[in-house]
Amino acid sequence: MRYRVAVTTIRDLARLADVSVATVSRVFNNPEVVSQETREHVLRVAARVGYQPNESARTLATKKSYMIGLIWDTDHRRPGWRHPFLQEILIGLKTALSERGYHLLLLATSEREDSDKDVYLRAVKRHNLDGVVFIDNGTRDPALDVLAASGVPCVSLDRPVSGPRTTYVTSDNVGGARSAVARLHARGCRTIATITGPVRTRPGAERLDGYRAELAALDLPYRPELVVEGDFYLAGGYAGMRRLLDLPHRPDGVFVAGDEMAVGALRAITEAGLAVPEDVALIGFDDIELAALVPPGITTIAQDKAGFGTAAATALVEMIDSAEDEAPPPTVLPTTVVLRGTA
Amino acid sequence: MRYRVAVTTIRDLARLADVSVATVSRVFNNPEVVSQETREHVLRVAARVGYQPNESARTLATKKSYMIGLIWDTDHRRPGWRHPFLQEILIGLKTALSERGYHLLLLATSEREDSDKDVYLRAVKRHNLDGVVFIDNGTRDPALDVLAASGVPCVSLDRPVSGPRTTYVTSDNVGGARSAVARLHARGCRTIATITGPVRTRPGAERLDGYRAELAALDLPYRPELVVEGDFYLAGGYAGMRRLLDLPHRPDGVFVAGDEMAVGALRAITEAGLAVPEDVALIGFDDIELAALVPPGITTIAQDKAGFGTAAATALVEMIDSAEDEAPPPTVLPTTVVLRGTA
DNA sequence: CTGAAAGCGCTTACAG
DNA sequence: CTGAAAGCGCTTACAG
Repeated sequence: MRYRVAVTTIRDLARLADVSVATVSRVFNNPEVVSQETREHVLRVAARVGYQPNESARTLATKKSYMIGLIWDTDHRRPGWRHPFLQEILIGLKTALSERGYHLLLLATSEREDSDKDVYLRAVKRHNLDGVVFIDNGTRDPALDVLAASGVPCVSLDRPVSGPRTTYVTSDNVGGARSAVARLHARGCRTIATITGPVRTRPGAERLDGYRAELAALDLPYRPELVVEGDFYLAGGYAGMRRLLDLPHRPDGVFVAGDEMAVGALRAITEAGLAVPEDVALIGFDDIELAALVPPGITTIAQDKAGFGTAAATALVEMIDSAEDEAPPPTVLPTTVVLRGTA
Repeated sequence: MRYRVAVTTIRDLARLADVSVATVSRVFNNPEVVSQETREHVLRVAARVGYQPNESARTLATKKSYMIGLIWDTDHRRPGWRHPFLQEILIGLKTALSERGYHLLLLATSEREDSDKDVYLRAVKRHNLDGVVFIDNGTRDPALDVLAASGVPCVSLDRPVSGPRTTYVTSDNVGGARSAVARLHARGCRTIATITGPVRTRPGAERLDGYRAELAALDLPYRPELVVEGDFYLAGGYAGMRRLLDLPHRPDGVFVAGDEMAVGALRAITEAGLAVPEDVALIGFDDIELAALVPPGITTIAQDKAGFGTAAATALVEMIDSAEDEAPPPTVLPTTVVLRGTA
């Protein structure tokens, strides 16, 4: 006993209610199978003594823990990595999962070696996790593929993975990027540049695709010098914008593939003595809190942040509850354009 | 069997290694008690078959789960509540806890009723949690007091709680506020105002205390009209600053008790056509990411964000490992002043 | 509708 | 140093 709280076991409760432990168990797991009278009686006694089934014992017996592992690699290979809206995702996940009776276990896997191909799978087995959600950190992690291949229900955020019971949720990056370019064009921009995310990341690559697609749709030429690769951070946006401003024929509109980079880009423009949006219009991506706070407000493509959590929870529970080895199709969340001061 | 992964039990391993299950168990929990030869042999076989002890069974047998509950009430009574640096705290906690062998379980307690005085305690019992960390959300939650009183090891962030095995970690809010006022004074400000946090919150009240203390130390009069209460959000900072600017004798320096409010205050000053820091100097609190990003950069009192996680983990594990009913003293993290453009 | 019993995968006195 | 056995708190066929 580690704390002073009296802990009532199913055996205690059975004795107090004068029934067998099997009956008590049924009252909680299969209520329809026990007579109304005994059921109510047991429930009453249970409430009086504050009975709580021990989840470890339950998990041991059923192989189901009602716990979902959250893989969110905070310091492996990329110490400074920050998710643009982790808090929103966590809230969405936690809420949606708890409505379905699941808890979230933050898997601490920081001190592992690179060669360790099944850290995650091991953790899943050890803790009898029912499923896993994986938050992409932009690095290729072989341990994730091992997990996905294992048949453990698994949903990934912003990073396609394949496996018998694996799916992912992502924003409509292509569509979002297209509407950004379209908006820039509609307000008169004719030389539209982009500062991309790292193109090895999925969102980075897709937003660039969208940029090109919309250019084509608008009959605007694609000019490689108008495309500079950023890093999703402020510094990359700043540096990227500097390069664009140095061009002999500078752009009058820029689609910046992330809001934090957009803040950097904005700063570069201002420092160059140019006006936003008059000289250069700017549209970001994400709609992080910061976007609304930086004057004059960054026009941006908003992602459905809470939607990530809800969609992930739904897909996960669907796979967990299904006997089949089949995964729901990827969820693609729509984006919306939020007009503010920069475009 | 919920997934296709072969799961080796201690029994399987014992058979394969040709020893008893007791010996296998000892190899993992009490290695020094088994002969080197058998130990190495068992370890070798274990590695070959990828043996993983089942944590649920282990918890059932030992009453120790190596899981810490995280109480972070996201939507109870205050839907829009956001922590200024939750992500940093989570990273710090997760890292420090994992070094000590613990995992973090996000307790989902959203759909409870107000009258439910022991949601947390129940969750702790159900899941055999070894301890709990509680992130303050500014509301008084009776369920927390019940938990603290129960004897479950418990550390609270930024909110004093008392109980046999309870402590808390907080920043030196008084000291931080004092150094802010001192800095303002040092750069020449003589009419120093403050925009406080909600004074019913601990950090709000303490930072106001610090403001008053430093005023007194500097022999500056305390003038109630120079104190306006904010809400820790941008809007409160903006509104508070508007009121201060309307004063017949407006302040030349303002200590704003949170960075997000400081951004709002900065905006109000700019809109009024005044210059920062020339007309009004500004110092915030927290050092959130935003503070560095908003031109000209907000001078602020930085909190040791990672320190919260580390200190909480240390205190928690200390209480868990101790047989006594005694809690380590509260941790008060030092603050540092970060000079940027506003003061 | 209900109970007795086996089993989930571990740990830990108790003997030897 | 090692093994046989009881026990942790549940669930779930199997009988009745």
